[in-house]
Amino acid sequence: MNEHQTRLEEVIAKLRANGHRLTPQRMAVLKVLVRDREHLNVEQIYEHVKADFPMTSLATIYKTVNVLKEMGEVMELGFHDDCARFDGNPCPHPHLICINCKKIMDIDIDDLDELPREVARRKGYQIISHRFEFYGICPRCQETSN
Amino acid sequence: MNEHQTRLEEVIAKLRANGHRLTPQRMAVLKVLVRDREHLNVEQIYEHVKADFPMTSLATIYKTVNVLKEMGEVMELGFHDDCARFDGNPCPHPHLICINCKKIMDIDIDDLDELPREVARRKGYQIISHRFEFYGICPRCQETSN
DNA sequence: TTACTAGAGGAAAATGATTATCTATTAGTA
DNA sequence: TACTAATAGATAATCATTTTCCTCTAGTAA
Ligand SMILES: [Mn+2]
Ligand SMILES: [Mn+2]
Ligand SMILES: [Zn+2]
Ligand SMILES: [Zn+2]
Repeated sequence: MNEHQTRLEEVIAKLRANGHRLTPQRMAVLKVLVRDREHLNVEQIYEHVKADFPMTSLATIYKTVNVLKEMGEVMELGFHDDCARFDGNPCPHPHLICINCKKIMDIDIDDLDELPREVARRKGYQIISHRFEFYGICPRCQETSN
Repeated sequence: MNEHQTRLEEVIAKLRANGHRLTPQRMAVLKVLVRDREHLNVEQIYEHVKADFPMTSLATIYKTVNVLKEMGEVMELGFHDDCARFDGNPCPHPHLICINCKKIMDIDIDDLDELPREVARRKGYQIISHRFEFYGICPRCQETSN
């Protein structure tokens, strides 16, 4: 469960190194995003943080998430038909998304790491990152629709 | 240049079959999206259409693009850090995106069609579609930044 | 411990892309 | 040619996100 405790501490250290502060609200955001590795939108993060700090403002979540994004410690996911989701793992990795319940999960797929290099070579682009996303209906939602 | 003329006519037929009308403004949108296969945002489509029909309203472009999207004849691209882009080819296919000039181009990559089936089998998901997108800096933008 | 100060929080207004509304117009059909 | 439902255009509304502005506090150093 505290599988990503180490990275949590790294991000905290980097925050301080960049002249930022570790407030209780920020700590709560970091816990849910970086340590627990959920793929949540701002509203959902807000609910988590409010459980501990009821006075929290939604703007604070937005500001915190943007600070983390600018530091490259969090990545933004999701498309235009839904609001933005955030991932505490900023390294590009494939996702599996249920279009019904909107759940986003990580998946492992071998042999994808070579693709960016291959594209860079063929097209002359300097590849910075990539996205591989699969959209479908999860097993639970398939049952429900019967 | 009129490589996709046939599909343009198919989309027109489908529009009519669904009880929609082919207006001059819609025809202009179809030409730039379906026939010319550009990856444009609403504002850019608007500029194209206004060249022929100066009184066109931006809302008309949004409505047309949404009709086409609901019919499954156009797909929406792009992420939260930019406004939506539209692709006249609704079949999932990989894209190469310059994060500097925002140009989006189609690329051919073999052996990607099996991936969705593989994921479906392993995870029990019913896969509907997918996205493969590579982000980088195009050759032209690499030169400019020297 | 205390004091200092730049960074952060909270509340609310502003923004910007997208959607909805409301008539007047018109494409498609008989 | 006439009819009618769909569409265009103009504009208001919506909604996620950003900005503003002022107060508060985390981190630091005396
Ligand atoms: Mn992830
Ligand atoms: Mn394309
Ligand atoms: Zn589901
Ligand atoms: Zn470029």
